[in-house]
Amino acid sequence: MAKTQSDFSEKSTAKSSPKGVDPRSVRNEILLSLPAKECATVLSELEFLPMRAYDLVNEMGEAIEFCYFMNSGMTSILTILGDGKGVEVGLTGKEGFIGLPVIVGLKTSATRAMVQITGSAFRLSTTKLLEALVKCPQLGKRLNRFAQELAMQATQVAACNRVHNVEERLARWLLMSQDRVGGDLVPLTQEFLSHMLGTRRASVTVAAGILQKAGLIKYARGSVTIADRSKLEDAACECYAIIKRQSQNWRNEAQA
Amino acid sequence: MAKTQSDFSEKSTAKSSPKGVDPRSVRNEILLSLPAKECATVLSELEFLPMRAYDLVNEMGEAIEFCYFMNSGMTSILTILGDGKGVEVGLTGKEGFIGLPVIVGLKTSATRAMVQITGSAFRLSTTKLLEALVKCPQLGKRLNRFAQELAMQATQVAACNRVHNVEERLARWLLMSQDRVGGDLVPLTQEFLSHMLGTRRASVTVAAGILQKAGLIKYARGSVTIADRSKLEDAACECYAIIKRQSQNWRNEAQA
DNA sequence: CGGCGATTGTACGCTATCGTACCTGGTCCC
DNA sequence: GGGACCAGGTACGATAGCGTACAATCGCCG
Repeated sequence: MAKTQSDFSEKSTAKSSPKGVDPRSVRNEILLSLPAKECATVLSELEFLPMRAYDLVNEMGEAIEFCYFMNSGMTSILTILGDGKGVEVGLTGKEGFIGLPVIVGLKTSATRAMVQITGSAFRLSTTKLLEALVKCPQLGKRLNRFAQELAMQATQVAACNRVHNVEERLARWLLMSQDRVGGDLVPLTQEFLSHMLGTRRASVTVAAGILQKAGLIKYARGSVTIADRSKLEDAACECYAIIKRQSQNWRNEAQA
Repeated sequence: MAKTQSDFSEKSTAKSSPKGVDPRSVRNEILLSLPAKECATVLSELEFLPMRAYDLVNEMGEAIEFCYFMNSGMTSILTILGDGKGVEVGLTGKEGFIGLPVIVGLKTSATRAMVQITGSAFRLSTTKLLEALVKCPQLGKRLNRFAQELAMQATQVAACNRVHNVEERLARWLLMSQDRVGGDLVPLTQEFLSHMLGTRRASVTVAAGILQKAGLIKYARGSVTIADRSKLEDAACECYAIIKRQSQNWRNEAQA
């Protein structure tokens, strides 16, 4: 039973260093993949920022002021419907970036982005990002590539939401979270999970109960522990494997 | 009751002109939005191609050989699940492009693209497109922007699939189709519609029956006629309006 | 004109999920 | 130690959609 946010050595850098970032504290995979020169350019503009669970990063339909390179923790991408209900359509950890529309010259976010699991990010203003993009062609490419990866996730989730039941979707969600959190403990209440899955809290309770009885997970007030990962993969719908495989394929195919 | 594919003057150009395209036949909005010089570069490599309903353009997980600028008609983007069932996650007409992953250096398609309504497109090989992108920065920007628009559609559909009923989704789908087809007649069987909505054919029949009794549409073997568009908008879920509004906003925001 | 395939209409029992409500058992704080 | 509160468990009737099957209708082709 590992700790949740296992690695917080980054905290040593600063609480919220004003500008410029120690390269050693960077875990974000987009930043890490950049050529040294571009990376340096971007890092000099970044600002370290803790991200606490339930923080609202972007709101659907509103202007994007800051862009975030996730460094740890996890953020959900949600669509909000008229009655205020949100449905999760994607989620991202340190492989990701929040604020995609701005990289193609758009100003408003089409989704809500909300921190699910406490962690941290590096952020910069939209203006600064646009300036940096002029100087950093590779950064543009990586960001657009990530946009496609997130879109792929959303398309798979769209189908999944249509045809798979709560239990399968819950299992998928837990696996995707674990991949991003890096421990075997996911600190979320069932109430919150129900919003992610777009279902009732009671349905989550039942589904979680089944998974728990089968020994795949353990539920304790406000957190799930994954007890048997491989069986959980069997219990999840195919969507988990499809998303993971396509991500992997794309990572191999990616050229320059 | 207008004809379906109302405008086929493009057919006059050629059946499948070998290379190079008469600018007057271009209806694709991405091509039309390009600066004259870039546009000329791209046009010289394009090949006109009729797109017949049920043509498979890309297959999920397979390599993308050709990229398509849609010129008329309509193409669906689908995710295919293990049992072979497809669920539509987006659709595009002359505003769109098929083959997005290649523009960021990826080779395989994460979705199936299938022609829904007969029309035409301009295509070029992946290699040629990548060459053109080097010379045409604006083209890259427009394509990435379209990628975000399609992703936005998919995220909204993901939520919609989770919470809205067949009748609402059917109405939404018909409206989105009409926007792209440009007549008031959508030539599709209920069987096919059921695949788009990820539901049973029988459910479509019932939902269509309700809409028909209310005078919003008329169903005849293999085609729907939209009889009362504004009432149909009331019958559709909010997702139609949300997608349309966000598209519109982004179109206004788009800078250079 | 008659038959046949394709398309649409309808029915039946079944299941997952819904909305809602109420109860139990931790945990925290005074 | 005793509320207050929050997270989780459970229950109940209602309902939308499922899988399946079969009947009705249309259009086309021989």
